[in-house]
Amino acid sequence: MPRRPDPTARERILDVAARLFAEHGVHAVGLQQIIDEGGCGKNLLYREFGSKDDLVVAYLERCRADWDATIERAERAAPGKPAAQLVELVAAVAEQSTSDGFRGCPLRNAFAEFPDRDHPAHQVIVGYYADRQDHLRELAAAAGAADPDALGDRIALLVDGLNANGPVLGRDGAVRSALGFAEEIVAGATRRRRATPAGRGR
Amino acid sequence: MPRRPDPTARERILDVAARLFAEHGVHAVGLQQIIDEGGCGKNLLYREFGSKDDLVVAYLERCRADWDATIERAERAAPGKPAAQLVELVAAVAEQSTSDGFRGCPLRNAFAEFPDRDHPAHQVIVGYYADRQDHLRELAAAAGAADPDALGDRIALLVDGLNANGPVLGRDGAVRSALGFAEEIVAGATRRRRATPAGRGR
DNA sequence: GTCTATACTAGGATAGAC
DNA sequence: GTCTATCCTAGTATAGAC
Repeated sequence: MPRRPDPTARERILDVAARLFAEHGVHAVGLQQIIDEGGCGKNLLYREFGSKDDLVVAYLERCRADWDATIERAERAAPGKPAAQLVELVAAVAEQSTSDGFRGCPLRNAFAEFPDRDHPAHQVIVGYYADRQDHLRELAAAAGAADPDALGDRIALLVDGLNANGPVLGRDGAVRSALGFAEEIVAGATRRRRATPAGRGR
Repeated sequence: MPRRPDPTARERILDVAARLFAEHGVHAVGLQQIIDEGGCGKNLLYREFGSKDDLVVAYLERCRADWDATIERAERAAPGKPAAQLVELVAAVAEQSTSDGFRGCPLRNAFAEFPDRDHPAHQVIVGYYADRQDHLRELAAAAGAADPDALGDRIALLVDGLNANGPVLGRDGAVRSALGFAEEIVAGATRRRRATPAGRGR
């Protein structure tokens, strides 16, 4: 009797792979290890992903989706208030950056492992950073910043700094001052230019 | 006739290893590759370093020394002016972060490859970050900052953010606003509390 | 004695055949 | 799932040039 294909197989494999990649790094994890821990056969893995590179790309795109979810949470936390959303984003990254077992932005960590510009993983990572930068600048513009690009860039520096510093030094590191820092930056950049409500400022 | 030992062997090997590690990542570079490119035998490499881990530690300590050199350049650029030195440090990192072939702080990149807390490479990296944080806070105190720890932390976030963002997005990324950002932060944190000269502000 | 170069072991990697 | 092919790794030991 033929066994039915398991529609959750791909997600299940990706769950295991993502956990291992995030914990140990991509190069350090072999496909055999993923197979051993995930209880799926080699055949199935290669049918779903074709190659390790494909699996890595799928992993990175999932990490990218995690950031999208963070953005949505910030929107729900401060609907219609882009300035507050920027602060929310920094707060979320600050919280995550020192959480147990977190080792930094998985995409930036993978960037360190895939320096080749032609590698698909590398391209996914650069695309993510470019999109994230664009979004932060747009959010800064919506917040009524005098110089939206500059505010977006500053928030990006904070986010990237937290992801780098938090996992290394923990809560006694640079993360301590991050939230107040973000509030100051946003307030300073949007002063006398209150957000959207009425078309006041300017 | 006995051949004289080459006192430069260790440095020569480390030169090659450092270049390859920085370019491709540590795990991605095999000892054979170092031997092939450096023109040294396997015997000599193992006599000088004992193991790949030892070589990696030596590489990381060299990177650490690079930061010390950056600090010294900042001191020479603005002797006796710790506030200006903080800005100099950010400027130096901003410049390096988008320079050709630079892939980010080698220590933070290696951190992504050595998550095991017991690994000697991991410990060197954490030690470096802790010392760097201490130094920045001390420099902020010498600059007369109202809250020296907060200023040191903010500069650290900038430096780490630049090292993460610069290599990915280049000069059109978050690096654009970094120098002005650093100047604002330092000025804001030391306002009405001018540096050492007279023992004025409290 | 000091070095380079090569052979070798034991293990793990990706990939694919069956 | 197993089994094979091919390759690469760290590390050791040996051979021979200088």
